[in-house]
Amino acid sequence: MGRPPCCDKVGIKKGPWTPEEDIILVSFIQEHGPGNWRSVPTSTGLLRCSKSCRLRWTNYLRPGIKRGNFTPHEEGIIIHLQALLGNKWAAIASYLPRRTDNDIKNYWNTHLKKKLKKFRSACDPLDQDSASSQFMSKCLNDFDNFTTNSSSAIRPDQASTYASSTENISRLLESWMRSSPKPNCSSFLLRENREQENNSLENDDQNTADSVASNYLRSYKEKPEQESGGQISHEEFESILSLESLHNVAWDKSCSDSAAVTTKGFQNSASTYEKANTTMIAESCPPLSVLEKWILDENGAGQVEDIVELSPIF
DNA sequence: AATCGCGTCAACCGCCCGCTC
DNA sequence: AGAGCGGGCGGTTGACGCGAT
Repeated sequence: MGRPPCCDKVGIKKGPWTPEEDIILVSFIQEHGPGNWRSVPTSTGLLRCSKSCRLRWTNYLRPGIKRGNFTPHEEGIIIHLQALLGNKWAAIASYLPRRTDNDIKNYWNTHLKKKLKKFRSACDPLDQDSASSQFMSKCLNDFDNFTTNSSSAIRPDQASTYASSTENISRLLESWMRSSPKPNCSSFLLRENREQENNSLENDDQNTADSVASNYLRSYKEKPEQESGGQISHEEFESILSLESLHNVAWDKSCSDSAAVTTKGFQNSASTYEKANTTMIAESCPPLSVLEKWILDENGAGQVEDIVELSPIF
């Protein structure tokens, strides 16, 4: 038996939110801050359940949210992480700070799943050289082009008139938050993180996908899981992501011994990664509240996408 | 012009987890 | 220790819009 509903359903309004309701909710959050959702309906008089209020805020009204028009860069990150983490949309969203888990989930279900399927079926399953890194690199290049050139991007005219009014509310909130005290150290911490990531990426950039894979496998063999205490470094994580991308595209096609080794290596790494998942996400992605503040930081504004650097394959 | 089919996405539902008492 | 509660998450639904017929 599941837990009872979060609220008495009698007299609770459902369905799309009106601009008036949004304004009430935003005004309340301006005054009290997000949280304590249980008290929101009673305090505001909104005929909505607390969950509905929280969802509306986190998915639509929260300042800094980017909607629609996923870039190939973002698509790459989503495909990358979905293959690695599965349908952990919240975890994936933590790598795309301006996107909500709901948005990513929807985009995956309506666009990327199909696109990936189409791409995979376009790969020749009879190619005997399919397990070679050359083939995998080709696949990745092809997919990159495929993604970039695909005509399935969201049409700008799909934005509803109400969406723009939501945007206006967000802008109002941004102004409000700009007048709030600036974070004292978040920008520094984030830039330090970025610098570390860039260093690791610069190294990887000098390698082909092939040597990244073989280097990782070598280091993986040299450092068994028990020695590392089940934890993996940031560099290893980057390598896993690289390997995983190779794996993701060519998984069904791997038939040689080398591919089997690569595959096994990845599976072991992925299971190690799974253990360290929470830590890694926490390390590379600061808490959302910090990100939000950083987004609204004058110096940080407009650089949000740079927070998450993509692995060299993308 | 009317109808149908499909794609999109906002919102809901039910379960889970962690915190508090 | 365990019950209750709030919040978070992933899966699903259904309204809506648009193009095809």
